[in-house]
Amino acid sequence: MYDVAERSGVSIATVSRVYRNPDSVRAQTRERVLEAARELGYVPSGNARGLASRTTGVLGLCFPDYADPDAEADAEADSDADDAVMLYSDQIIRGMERAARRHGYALLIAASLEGGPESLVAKVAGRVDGFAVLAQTVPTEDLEVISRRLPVVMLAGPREIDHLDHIVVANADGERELARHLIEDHGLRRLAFIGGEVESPDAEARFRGFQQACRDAGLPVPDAPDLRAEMMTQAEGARTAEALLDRNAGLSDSERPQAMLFANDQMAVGALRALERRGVRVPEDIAVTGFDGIPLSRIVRPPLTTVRQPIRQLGEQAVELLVQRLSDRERPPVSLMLPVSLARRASCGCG
Amino acid sequence: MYDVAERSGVSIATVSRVYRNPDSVRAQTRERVLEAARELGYVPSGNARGLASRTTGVLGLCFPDYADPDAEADAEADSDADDAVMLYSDQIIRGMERAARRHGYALLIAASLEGGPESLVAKVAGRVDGFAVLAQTVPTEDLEVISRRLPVVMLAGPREIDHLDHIVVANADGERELARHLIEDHGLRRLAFIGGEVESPDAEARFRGFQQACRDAGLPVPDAPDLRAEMMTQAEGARTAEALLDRNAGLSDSERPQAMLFANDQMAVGALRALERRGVRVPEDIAVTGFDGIPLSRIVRPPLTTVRQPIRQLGEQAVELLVQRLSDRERPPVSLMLPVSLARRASCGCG
DNA sequence: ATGAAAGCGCTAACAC
DNA sequence: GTGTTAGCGCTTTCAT
Repeated sequence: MYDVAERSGVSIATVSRVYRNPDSVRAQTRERVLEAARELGYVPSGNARGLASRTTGVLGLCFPDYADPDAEADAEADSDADDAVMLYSDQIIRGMERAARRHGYALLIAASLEGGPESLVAKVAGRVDGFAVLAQTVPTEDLEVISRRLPVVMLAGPREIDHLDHIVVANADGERELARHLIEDHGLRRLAFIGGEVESPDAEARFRGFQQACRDAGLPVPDAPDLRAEMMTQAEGARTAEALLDRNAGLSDSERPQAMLFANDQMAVGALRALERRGVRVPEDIAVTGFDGIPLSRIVRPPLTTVRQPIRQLGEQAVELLVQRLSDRERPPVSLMLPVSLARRASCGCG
Repeated sequence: MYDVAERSGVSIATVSRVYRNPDSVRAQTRERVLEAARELGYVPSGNARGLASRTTGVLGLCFPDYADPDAEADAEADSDADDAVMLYSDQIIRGMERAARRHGYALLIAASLEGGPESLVAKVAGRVDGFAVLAQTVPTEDLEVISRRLPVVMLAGPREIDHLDHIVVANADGERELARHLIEDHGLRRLAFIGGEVESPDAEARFRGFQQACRDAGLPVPDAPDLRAEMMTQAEGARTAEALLDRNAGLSDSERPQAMLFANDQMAVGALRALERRGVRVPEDIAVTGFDGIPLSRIVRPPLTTVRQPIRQLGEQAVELLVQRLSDRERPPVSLMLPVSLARRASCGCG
């Protein structure tokens, strides 16, 4: 910048103005500066600018490194599938990027990776004006500290820190509607719910929706999932499906569960495969459902009945909240709940 | 940082060390500093750090804002499709993010947006250690200037600036293989190629591959596409398909083209729809092929025979090149060509 | 309309 | 092991 100033015979202040506020500089002077900049290959330092102006024009996103090994394997085996499998995080990124662009921000993304005091978040946090965090990505204590300095919005998780904005999807409502569909529309009465990790607030909320549906229908209300998976992966889905089958081996047809409701799609997909191996037909012998609406859910046979999450919107709303808060730090924290929708497909007997 | 230093009774240099090189500080001192930092809600400024150390730990990606309006419409009409439609850019982002993470970098992404002297690239360029640009996203002159200061890799385009690293996919090879397949395996001899914009190097390279296949097979070699679309969108694909139909209306069956090869999938998909409306059966009456291997190509009926691009790898390789160049500015510019693969599906008569 | 000068928060030599 | 001290390249009053 000093070089540009010297070369064009002005002060660095003027060079600065040319970029920040072009109209405040005489056209002729401006041209001279721009010309010099071009000749010198001048690229303004975002760092210096950020340091001096205390803003970056960048919003951030931290998401977990989580990748289902089975999904990866699918992609390996069928290169065709690779293209189609859009991850949760991909969609959030897309949503955030679009919204950020509308507001003139760029997006900095980083998946969690362990580290010392110099963790992932710290890195991101130091380079953005505000950021979104996917639940279970960042230690709460880190967030606690960081959120004192800049806006943070929590995505798809419980509000771990009460002064943060956060956005969740209607997990309970979705599962309730799903179960209602099975009960009322398909006349099923014996439903098995396969939950996830106890610490997964999403999975727990879905179970509560399931309970609610049972209650609404006058069916017995379980006080815990029939089974819990450790990881919510395809492998665990397959394992739990088989466990359930084994457990019910001795029962008569009129006692056996008529449906397995999994806490997410990954598990349901794994279950579908396990059931096929065991020769159990879906949906004739038993209905299977998931939750999330991942692309894979449409591709498997039979296509999986599930609850679709508005993931793109999650990203878009995150940006809106960040932008709002950036302009008004005092606004009380908000908590958005995004609606979900039922995707009725063949695995429950529809279509 | 000064506050942290004061509160923990050390100098700012020590605070800095705690974060940058923890082992160079006595454990006890370190704890004291960390404690103070926690209490004060200290978040190191990436800007200041970047300014002082002259590196950011961030790599960038600039991609075009391009979104096929028809694809958007699809997503609107069938919310189910939305999830599945993964964009070119999404996959590159994914590839780059993964690779960047492996090397300890975060990723800054931004889609092109018009602006004054303060353009998109400038913003990104000033905040990263190096970045990748998708072809046709950034004015060549801007790149020219910026690439003098930091590593830039050009993606999927011609090497507009000869000292830049760049990566392309094997467009010509792919189209040649595709045409060879139609000619040899399906015995077709009258092929029509529908090209794209003249300025699209990809489309042109594909046409050259087509020519080569004709030459190889001893068929007449056209010196220009049978038709050119302006935009390479679904709408244009539909329009050109109908134009071709009309043009050939007077021909006998033995003169009419037996296949339409489109320069990309979007157009081919649009064509599929137009042909269906006209009552022309695919592949019975005519074969149709695309190029790219977008997810939609699998979903349409009949599934589209196409050439799959290794888009994720494009992103991964981009990061590798950037990292390499960051460690050796003198390395001569490299030019990678990534191999493509044929996806034989129903629209050409396979499967 | 333009210039001068004071930081912005940190890193990296170099002393101690 | 820890402190001192220069900047890093810009923005931003305040003058002129």
